[in-house]
Amino acid sequence: MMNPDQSLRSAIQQTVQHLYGQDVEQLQLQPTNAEFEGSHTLVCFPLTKISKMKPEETAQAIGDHLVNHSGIVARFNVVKGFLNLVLHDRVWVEVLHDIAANKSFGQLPVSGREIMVEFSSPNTNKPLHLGHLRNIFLGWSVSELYKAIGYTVHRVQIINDRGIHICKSMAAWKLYGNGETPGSSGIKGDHLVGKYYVEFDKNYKAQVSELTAKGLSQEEAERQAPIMQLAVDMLRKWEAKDPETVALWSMMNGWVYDGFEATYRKMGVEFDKLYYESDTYLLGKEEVLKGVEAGIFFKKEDGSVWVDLTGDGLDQKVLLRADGTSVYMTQDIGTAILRFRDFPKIEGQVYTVGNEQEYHFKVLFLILGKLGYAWAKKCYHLSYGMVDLPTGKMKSREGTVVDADDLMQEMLEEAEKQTRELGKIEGLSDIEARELFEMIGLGALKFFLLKVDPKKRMLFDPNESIQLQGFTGPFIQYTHARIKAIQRKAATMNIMDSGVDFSTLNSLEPAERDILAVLAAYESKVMEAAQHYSPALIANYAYELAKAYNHFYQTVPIFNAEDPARLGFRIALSAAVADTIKKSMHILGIHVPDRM
RNA sequence: GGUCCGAUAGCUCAACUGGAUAGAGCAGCUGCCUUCUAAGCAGCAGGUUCGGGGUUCGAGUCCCUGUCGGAUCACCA
Repeated sequence: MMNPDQSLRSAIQQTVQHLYGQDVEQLQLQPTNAEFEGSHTLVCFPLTKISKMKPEETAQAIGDHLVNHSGIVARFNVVKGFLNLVLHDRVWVEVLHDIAANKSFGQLPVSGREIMVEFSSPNTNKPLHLGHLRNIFLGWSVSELYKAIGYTVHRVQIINDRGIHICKSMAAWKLYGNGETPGSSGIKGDHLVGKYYVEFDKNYKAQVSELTAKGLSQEEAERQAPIMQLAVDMLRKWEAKDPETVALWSMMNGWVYDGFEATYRKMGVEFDKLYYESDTYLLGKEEVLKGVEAGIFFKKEDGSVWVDLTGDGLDQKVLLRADGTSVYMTQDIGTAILRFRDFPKIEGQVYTVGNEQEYHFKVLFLILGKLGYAWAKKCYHLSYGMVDLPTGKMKSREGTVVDADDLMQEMLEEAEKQTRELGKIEGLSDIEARELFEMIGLGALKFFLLKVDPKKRMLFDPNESIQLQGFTGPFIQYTHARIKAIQRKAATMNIMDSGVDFSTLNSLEPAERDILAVLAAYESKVMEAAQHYSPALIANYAYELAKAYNHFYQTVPIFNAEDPARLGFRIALSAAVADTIKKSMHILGIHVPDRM
């Protein structure tokens, strides 16, 4: 009975079969609008074809039969073709009973299926920013969703540690760094390397304009700028495994990794395995060459290798340059194949990457399919929209990039400020207080970024993100903390000690029914969210649940319940809400406090 | 130019994949702390769902068309 929808569905199917002699697969059952009485509404228009009656008459007939024979429908009302059904209160009591008895409510049984989720995957030349935050929270949450529906999940990222971008930072550091290190400067490693990336850009620009002033063309000047030549030279040396260059590269990459690691720790995010492009691009190259032999790809006169996708409505795409070096696509081919070798049991991969790369992934999956990998069909590009600022797009050149570390710090400080103002840290130790600020600040940030449909471009307004009231993470955390207070009080009164039996209860408050209807929908919501790769559905669900509970909290004084069964029911109901809030927030990667 | 995505209240977002009078939060205005936490609750106000056609019992949702915004179509990653 955990899910009254199911029971109702089959009751309606039996009814339709009995009345009209036909089986109906697709029933349109939806939540009843708040203005009418009932919890479930059957849309009867589609049934008129087999009932051969008007919608109202069909609804009336089905309603009558359900009341007399289903055992779960108490009464009904008909509005136009809509049949609004009211379930017996004992049905709802049973629903709570089942949820309370089921420790793993919301967690589907382990299926033995495995999947890999890639997210974050930053370049190693600058620190993480707001865009990465959406990516990371999304990827994390989607992997939690997969876990919730019974998958074993492998979280990975690809580190873009190879290429000209890192060489730029290296060149600038070599020229202007004076041996500066994270240790000597006190600057976090990723930020330090980012500083030299900016330094590169500054000097590069200066040199280019100096050269164009001397009469060189823009293109020529860009090529001849000494600092660029140094960077290009370093890339060449790196590929030739020049020891000095490789040493500098590992040192600076190491700084960045340490910096990222600190940021991930603060976020509560970790990975099962990291892949490095410097390790996978050679495999990609091999695979491409095999593809040439097999006649899947072709070589042009200059020696470059191409794939022809005109048959798929796309263009020709280069896979290896004339000099034999690999491109972005080549690396991704290698990485994908390597991953399926490392984890033979995974059935597919989810790539959490911005929607500007939709074309790239379309091509990648096509190529993998052409190479004969059946799993190519199970690769999915979890594409998400850009995060805009009120001033428009983030641009590093204009210094409008919102740094991830800074932002998290600000959220934390705001959480602290507001918590102190509300006088909510009484009785907390310093450590507890700090944990609370982190939970709230980070919770607000994660929730803010996850509540929007991933596919959509979204606006990040700093003033709004910092809000802790309304449709926010802290609102939901607060609801959880409230219930915990109720439970503490109940514990001191020994209410639940003997395991109260509330099954005899046969009348409920409307607010209690409303909560149960939301609770009962949790598992199907999780499945839906997983299917759509959309944590936003869970965020909306958690909000709805918290709202339903707060309404109850404010209209029904829990401890005023006259008889023990009713009191026990309300405590159990509260506990089930707290538990479900905790679980859904866990899917979003958000912790909930016991007091705030 | 081709392809793809988007446009819903002043602002930020929902709307169970075609269902009822399109819902929330923020901002604005009214009330409610002597009962379990007011980071809350109740209420008011706010809409030509970008425009125009079509499909049907029924369209924010599907089709056609136009307008506006964005992404992409690199031997960059």
